Amino acid sequence: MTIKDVSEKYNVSQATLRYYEKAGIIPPVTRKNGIRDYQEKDEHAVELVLCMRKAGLPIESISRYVALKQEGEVTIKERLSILQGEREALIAKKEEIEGFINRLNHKISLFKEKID
Amino acid sequence: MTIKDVSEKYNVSQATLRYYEKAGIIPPVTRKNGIRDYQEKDEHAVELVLCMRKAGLPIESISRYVALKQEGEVTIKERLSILQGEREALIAKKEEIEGFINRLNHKISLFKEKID
DNA sequence: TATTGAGCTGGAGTGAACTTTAAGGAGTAT
DNA sequence: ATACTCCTTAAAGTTCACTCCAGCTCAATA
Repeated sequence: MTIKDVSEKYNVSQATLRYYEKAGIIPPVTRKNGIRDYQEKDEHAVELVLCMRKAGLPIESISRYVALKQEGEVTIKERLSILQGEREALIAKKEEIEGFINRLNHKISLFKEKID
Repeated sequence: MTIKDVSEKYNVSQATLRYYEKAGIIPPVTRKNGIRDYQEKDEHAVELVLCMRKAGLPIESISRYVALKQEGEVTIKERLSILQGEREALIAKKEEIEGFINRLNHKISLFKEKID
């Protein structure tokens, strides 16, 4: 798969894909004659990173995690605690969003009353 | 209430409070001799904006909404549709976060197996 | 063979949301 | 008086996450 294909499949710019690789949040992509040729594992890495970014994780955290992963089994405990930390943060974030959704629902129903 | 009090109460810098006011995402704060003296309504506006920001709404959207509000009752329908749009966006965001939390839970349990 | 098109790199530029700095004014404690 | 702490502003600086650009290689096509 070329960078163009991946870009279209996941709806992300080619520049961003290169940037992610440079930033080390996806491991170096397989190449043929210097040109990126995304294998299944590369594609999977892209998909995971996009999911993480959409959830709001900063590049820096993802990069630290990917670096540890590259170091192998020795880093499993450290990675586990990172994942647990991220989970906590995400749960808090989710709760904030839920709080605001409720607030919005309340506001919206007040507005609707006014309009009738 | 001085800017310092508000800053400490809501754990946000004084600079940020001034910036929010300048950006128009909180209406002009009541002043005494040119110095901000937050009334209940001002404090409430701050609290709402912080909640919106934590939920990830951009300054620009909040500012458009606050501007409409200043214009009064005429803009109610427009504001309602903004709120509804924001709610949709937040629900989508919440789902993305939930998706990633599930993925994390799965990963975490796999890690724990490995460590045992 | 010339040119078109897709890919490559390093580096500069952008927009959002602060954050810091500089320069000053007012009120109070020593 | 003067030092301290608080407040004010405009403007410059910072960080993050891209985004764009110049200048290059390489392969296919008119």
